[in-house]
Amino acid sequence: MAKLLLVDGPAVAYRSHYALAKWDLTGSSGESTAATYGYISTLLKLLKEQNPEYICVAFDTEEPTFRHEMYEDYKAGRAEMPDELAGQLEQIVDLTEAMGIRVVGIDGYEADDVIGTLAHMAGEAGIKTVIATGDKDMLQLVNPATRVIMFSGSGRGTQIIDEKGVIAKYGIAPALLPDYFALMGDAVDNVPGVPGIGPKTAGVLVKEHGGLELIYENLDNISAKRARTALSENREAAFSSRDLVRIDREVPVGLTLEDFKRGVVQEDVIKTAFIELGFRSLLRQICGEPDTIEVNPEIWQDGLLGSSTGPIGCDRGVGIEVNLEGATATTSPILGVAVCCEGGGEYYFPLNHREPVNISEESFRSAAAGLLSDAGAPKVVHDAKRVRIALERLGIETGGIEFDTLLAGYLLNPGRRNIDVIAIAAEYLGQFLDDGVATGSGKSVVTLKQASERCCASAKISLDARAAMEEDLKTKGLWDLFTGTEMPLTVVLAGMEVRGVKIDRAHLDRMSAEINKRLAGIEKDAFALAGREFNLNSPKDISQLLFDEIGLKPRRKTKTGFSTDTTVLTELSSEHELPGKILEHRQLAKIKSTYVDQLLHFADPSTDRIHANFNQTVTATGRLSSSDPNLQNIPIRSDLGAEMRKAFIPGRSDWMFVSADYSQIELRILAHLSGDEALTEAFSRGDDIHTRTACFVFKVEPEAVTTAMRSIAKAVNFGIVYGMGVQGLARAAGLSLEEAEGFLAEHKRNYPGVYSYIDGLLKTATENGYVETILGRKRFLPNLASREPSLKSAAERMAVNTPVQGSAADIIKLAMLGVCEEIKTRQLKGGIVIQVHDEILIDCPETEREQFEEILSDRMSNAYTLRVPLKVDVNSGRNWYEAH
DNA sequence: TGAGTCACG
DNA sequence: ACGTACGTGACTCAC
Repeated sequence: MAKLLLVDGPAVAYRSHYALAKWDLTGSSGESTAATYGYISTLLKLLKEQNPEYICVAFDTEEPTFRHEMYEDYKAGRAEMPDELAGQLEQIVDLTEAMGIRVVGIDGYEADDVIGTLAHMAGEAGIKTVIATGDKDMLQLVNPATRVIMFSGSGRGTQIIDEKGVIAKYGIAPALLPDYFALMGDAVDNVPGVPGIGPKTAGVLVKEHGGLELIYENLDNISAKRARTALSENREAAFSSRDLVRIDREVPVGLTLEDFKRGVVQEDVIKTAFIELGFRSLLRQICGEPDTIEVNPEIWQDGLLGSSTGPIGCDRGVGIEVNLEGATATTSPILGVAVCCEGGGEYYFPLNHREPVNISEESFRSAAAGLLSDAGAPKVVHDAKRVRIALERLGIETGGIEFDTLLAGYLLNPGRRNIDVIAIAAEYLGQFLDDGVATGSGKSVVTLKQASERCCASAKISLDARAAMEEDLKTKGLWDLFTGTEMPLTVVLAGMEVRGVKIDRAHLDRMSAEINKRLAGIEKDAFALAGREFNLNSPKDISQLLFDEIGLKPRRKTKTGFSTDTTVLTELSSEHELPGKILEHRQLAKIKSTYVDQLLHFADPSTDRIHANFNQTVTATGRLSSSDPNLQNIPIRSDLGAEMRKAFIPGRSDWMFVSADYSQIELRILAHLSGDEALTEAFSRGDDIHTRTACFVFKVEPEAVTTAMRSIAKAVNFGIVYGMGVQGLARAAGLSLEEAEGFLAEHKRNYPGVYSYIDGLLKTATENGYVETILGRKRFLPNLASREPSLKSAAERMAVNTPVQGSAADIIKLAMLGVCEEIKTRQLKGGIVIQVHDEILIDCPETEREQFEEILSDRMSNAYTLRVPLKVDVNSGRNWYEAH
C-alpha cells in the first residue's frame, strides 16, 4: 500500500530552532542556521524511516485564518516568531522544494488544515498516511489509515501514535478529541474552553457521554455540580472552542495526490546551498550515503576482551575518551577509558565502576599504554587537557594527540557556549544524540553498558569529526594557531593543573579567625548605628535601612531598587557612619567567603595544594580563565589582598616563587597594531606611557606631571583599549563631560594613528563580521551590522578591544610554550603554577631561581616580535606577595 | 536562576 | 534618556 507523509512544517521549524539554538550554528556569513539545519535533518530522517511515495510539507501563510475571523483572540498573546527563525523560513521552503518535495500553504488556513485535508484525500484513495507534528491537536486525524509521528517535548525522541495509542493516552477516540480539547481549552492557542474544566473533568465527561452535543443533552445527569454550572454557563464558548480546535478537512488545495509524488532532488541547488550553510554531513546524507554512528552493542565485552588478549593496536586514527565521575580531571574518579580505532575496533576499559567488573589499572596499562603513549599513533580527543590529566593519573603519558575537537570548536567560534560532543556530532556528523552521551560527568543512573557505549560514542564522534573540523580550521585561517599554539598549550595547562600550587593553611586559618573577629565587631557597631539588626549581606535590607528608615538620599537605581554598591556607599559615608561600616563588612566578608574559606576548601588535605582549572575554551577573546577556584582574581590591591597573596607558597621548603609580568602589554599591542608614531616612539624610548600621555593632554613637560594628571592620562589610555566614549572616560576619571571631551580631543591630536587604525578596523570588521588577533584568532561579531544602536556600539567596543586583549593572550600563550620548552631542554624541576593574563608564576627549587629569572625574561619578551619592545618585570620570593 | 556585588587583568 | 568602557568567576540573596 502506498504511503503519504505529511509534515507539519512550522512545528518542525519551531522545534528545531529551540532545540538547536544553544548550539549556535551559523553559516559562512555568521547567520543562524539552527532551524534550517534541524528542519532538513528531521526531514531526511523522516524520509529515510518512512520512505513514502507521496510527501507534502504544509506551512501556514501570513494571512489571517478562518479561526481568527471566528474568534478574534485566537492565538492572541502568543509571542511573535523569533526573528532568527522567521529569517530562515523562505530558505527552508526553497530547500524543501529543491529536495523534490511539494510545499503547500493556503491563505486563510493553517498547516493543520492542509494536512487534515490531504490525509482525508489519501484515505479516500486508499493510501496510508503518516503525519509528522508536535501538535497534540493533530491526533484527531488518527484513524486506521492515518498515524501520527509525535515529537516529544524536550528530548530527541519521537513516538508513533495510532488509534490504540490515542485511546491509551487519552482514553478517548480520535474523533472525539476536538470535543475534549474544546472543554479543556488551550492556553497556548488562547482557546477559551470551559473555565473550571481541566483535563480530568473533560476526560470523564467525554468518556461518559461522548461529544459536546451529547454532553449538553445529558446536562441534567451530570452529577458534579461545579462542572454542570460551568458547562451551562459556557455553552457557546464550548462549541466555538471546538470549532477552533477542529481541523478542517476540506481546504481548497487545488491539487491531486499525484502532485505529491516525490520529485527529483535538485542536487546542484542543494549542494550549493548546503556548502554555503556549512551542512557537510547533511550533504553526504542527501547524496545517498548513510552517515551513522555505530556503537558496538557488545562494547562491554570488548573491554574485557581488549584487556585479556594483549595489547591493542591500530595503524590509523585513534579516538580516546575518559569517563570521569565528576567534573574535575585532577581528582574525579576515573570510571573507565574508551579507545576507538579508525576502521574498526572499539574498547572500553572499566576501571572504577560500582559493578564488580573492573579490570586493574595494571591490566589496562598492559593492554592500552603502548598505543596511548605512542607519539606515532595519531589521536583525536574531545578536551585534550582533560584526557591527558586523567591518563597521567593512570600512569600513562599520552603521546600523539593531534586533534582536540573541543579546542577546534572553540577556535571556530570562541563566542560559543557548550561545545560538547553532542554539539559536534550534530554539527559535523548530522547526528542528534541523547544528552546522555556525556564526555566527562556521566549521570549516576546509567548502566555500565550505557556508560561504556556513551564513552565509546564520544571517542568515535571526535575521531569522525576531525576531518571536517580540520578543513574548517584551514579554511578560516586558524590552522596554525590551532597546531602551533593551542594544541601544544594543552600539555602546559595539564602540567599546571596536575602540579597545583601550595597554600599556607595555617596562614589562612589565622586570617579566617581574625576576619571573623573583626566582622563580629563591625556587625555590632552597625546594628548599634542602625538601631536594629539587619542582614549586612542583603542589598535589599541595606537599601531599606539607609534610604527608607534613615532617610539618606539614594544615588542610583538598579533594575530592582536602589543601588548600594561601593561608589554609592562611599559617597554616603560622608553623611552617616553606617555606610562605612557596611563597606568594611562587605570587603571582609567577600575576602573570607570567596578567598580564605574557598582556598581552604579546595586544597588537597594531604598536600595543601590547589589544583584549579585553567580553562582554554571559555573566553571570547582568547584569554584563559580559571575556576574551582579562580586563581586569576586573588586580591592584591588592599592590605588584606597582600595577606591573601602571602598564603600562596612554594611547594617545598627549599623552593621559591619566580614571577614575571608584562608591562603595559595591551598598550604596546595597540602601538603595534595601529603603528601610531607617537605611541610607538614612546615605547621604543622606554617612556612611562601614562606620563607621556599626560604631557600631551595637559600640555606640560614630563617633570610637571602630577600623580593626578598621570592617573587621568592612565584612564584615557585604558579607555582607548576599551573602545570608550566620552561619558565612559568622564566617569572613570571623575571628570566633567566637557573636561573629558577636551582630553579626548587632545589625545586624538597626539595619537592620530590610533584613531585612523580604529576607523579602519571597524570598517573591515563590519564588512567581515569578525575581528582577529596577531595570531589570526577570530571573534565573530554579527551585531556590528545591527540596526539597534546600543547593540551595534557594544559590538564596536568589542571589536576594538578584542584584537588588543586577544593578541596579548596570544603572546602570553606563546611565552608559556617557550618557557616550558626551556624547562624540558634544561630538565628543570620547577614549572608554571599560575597564569594571570599578563603574569606567569613559577614554583621551582631555589637552585633554579636564577635560571628561571633568565628564562622568563627571555622567553616572555621574545615571544613575539612587535614593532615596539615587550617589557617584562621579574621578581622572586618566598610567597606570591613577595614575588610580585 | 538572575540580580547585585566585587575580586582580578 | 542614559547608569557607562573590555574580559572573567564566585558569593549571597531572593524568587
